[in-house]
Amino acid sequence: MKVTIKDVAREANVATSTVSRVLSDNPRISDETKKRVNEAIKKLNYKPNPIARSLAKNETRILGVVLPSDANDLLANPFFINAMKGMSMYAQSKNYYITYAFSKNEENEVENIKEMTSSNLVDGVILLRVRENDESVRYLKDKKFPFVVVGRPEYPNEVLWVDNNNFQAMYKVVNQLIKKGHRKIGFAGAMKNLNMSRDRFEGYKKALEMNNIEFDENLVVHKDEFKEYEGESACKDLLQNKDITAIVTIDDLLAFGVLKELRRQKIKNIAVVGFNNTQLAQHQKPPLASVDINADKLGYQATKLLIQTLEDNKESETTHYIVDTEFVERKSFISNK
Amino acid sequence: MKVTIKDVAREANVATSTVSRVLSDNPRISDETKKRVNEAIKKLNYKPNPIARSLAKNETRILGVVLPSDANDLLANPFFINAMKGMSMYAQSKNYYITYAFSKNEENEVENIKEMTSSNLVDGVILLRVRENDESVRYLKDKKFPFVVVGRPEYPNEVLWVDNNNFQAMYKVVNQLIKKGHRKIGFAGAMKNLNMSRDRFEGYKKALEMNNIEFDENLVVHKDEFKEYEGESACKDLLQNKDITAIVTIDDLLAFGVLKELRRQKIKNIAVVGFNNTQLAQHQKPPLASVDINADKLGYQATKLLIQTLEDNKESETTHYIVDTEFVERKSFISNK
DNA sequence: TTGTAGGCGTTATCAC
DNA sequence: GTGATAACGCCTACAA
Repeated sequence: MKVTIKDVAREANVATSTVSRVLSDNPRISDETKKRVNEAIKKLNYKPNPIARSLAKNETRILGVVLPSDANDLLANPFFINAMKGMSMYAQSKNYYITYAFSKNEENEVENIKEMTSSNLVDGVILLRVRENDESVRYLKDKKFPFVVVGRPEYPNEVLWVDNNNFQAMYKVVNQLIKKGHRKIGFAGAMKNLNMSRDRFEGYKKALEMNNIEFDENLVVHKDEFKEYEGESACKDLLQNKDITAIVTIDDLLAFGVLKELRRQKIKNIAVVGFNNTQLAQHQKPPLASVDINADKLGYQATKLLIQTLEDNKESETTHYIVDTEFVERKSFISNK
Repeated sequence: MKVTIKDVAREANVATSTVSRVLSDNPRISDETKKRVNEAIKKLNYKPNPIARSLAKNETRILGVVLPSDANDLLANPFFINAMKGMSMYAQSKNYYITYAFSKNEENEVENIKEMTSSNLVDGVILLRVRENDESVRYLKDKKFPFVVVGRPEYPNEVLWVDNNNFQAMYKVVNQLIKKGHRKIGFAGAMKNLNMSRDRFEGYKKALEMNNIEFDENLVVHKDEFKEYEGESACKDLLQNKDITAIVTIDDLLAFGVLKELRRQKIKNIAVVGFNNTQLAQHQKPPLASVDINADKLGYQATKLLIQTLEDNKESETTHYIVDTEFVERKSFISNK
């Protein structure tokens, strides 16, 4: 009942190898038989069995995605779901499948990766987050298993990765604030040890420098976590500077906290900017301007990079890809006139 | 380099078939050799190749999930991501993999399903939504391909499905409102043709009936879509009833609209209840009480049902499973004293 | 250009 | 109990 390559061969009066060659577009095959085979394929509605093919070719065209243990955070913002969509889109266009594994905790995460890489089921792995000194990355690198990460890893030249230009994104935001007349711009960060955090901070500093505004340490606060209460606290700290007119943050949650504190103090003339353009941003009072990191593109490009290296036997030249950010201007982005 | 069953056989001085038997816990095998084989497995760190196994057994242990074309809606509420988590959890516990396909539009959705079911790559399919007269369901049913749907389908006895008890959920909500002193309770629905909508409406009516409150058509509004503006409009309609003290809706978006309209009219003494407990519910003014449908459990149980029927050759008795809802009480759930 | 035959790593069906 | 051996469906030398 299941139609196999043999059935096609019989129907077209050729050998199975010939059918196989037609399937793989082998050049040395006569148009005549090619046509006959294709007709037989159509007539029998034959579809090659990917499992058998995988076994013979030792490749599955399946990609594995391991969701970090702290995926709960991801549930709150659209990053994950958008990245997933992007990944699926590219994978589908190239006839790849994607399988996901949710990890319960950090330990379990590495376990999942070990399982995936040693299972012979996936050709490559996509990681949606990098930690510093990331055990998953180290493991995959050591094992020389094909993988790509979203976010800049520690050895950017030895690992495939895709990321935003966080430096530039923040640079632009601050630059625009300055153009709008702001001079005293506060910075609220957290998780200082993440590359991402550092880059955004550097972008902030550079923008000031390029506009001949002196960097002022009092206008900078680094908190521990991306939480709303940290934002509130940061806001209080920054308000010590009486003449402050804007606060940039490196995460929407921090920005939410800032807005909350400003509301409580009934301060309305300070501009606030967030990062990640989470769903709640537009529902803040006032609606929060935020930098969209284009998660779908991150997922798309990550998958593209991985599949390309999987298919080119030669080591591809490009080891990374930068995805544009997009500044979403909303009410909180007021000017200082 | 890759260690196969042959290596293990050689190491343990047995035939490959013996190793295979140990692997599958075949009873007629001596403890002695079983031990020897297991040692060899451990020593060589052997893992069976799932692809080869799939080919031989004609089953892949991979489940396919097709995301409906209107998945954009899903991005807004946590349903999809939670369901996905639930699916993964159960699948992983049973050593199954899950692969996802995003559909661009409705047509593409059926295409994806055809592709999946004819590809020999997945053993079963999970659908996260049912339409009325659902083409995907019909196709799968006709083809006798194993599948499960989240939501009650048209032929509940011929299809595996998992759903909430929408009738009961709404019944309870209305019952509680009545206990809180409400008598004039408005109903704001939409998408009347969905089973889900009808069930919730029936629950509403039943609760009134059981409490000897006469059903009043003027207190009922059915709109077309689950949109905020529909909620606003419904609210205006319902406010024609001057003595109304509560409004139940069958979706958070409708409820958001109701709250918006109430705010505009500065009405504060009307209770409002939503459905789905979306992320924005808690951020409404006032925070919206809502019924949580436990999407993760829906996903978990759907997967469980599917895998169980996949493994029991006998047709399993149970064709469906009901997942509890959970009423999340918030400020909008005021009493009428 | 096409066919033959062996192999991919398992499982299943026979024998013994 | 255990061991050969033939599938599973496809690909790929090697021949012809």
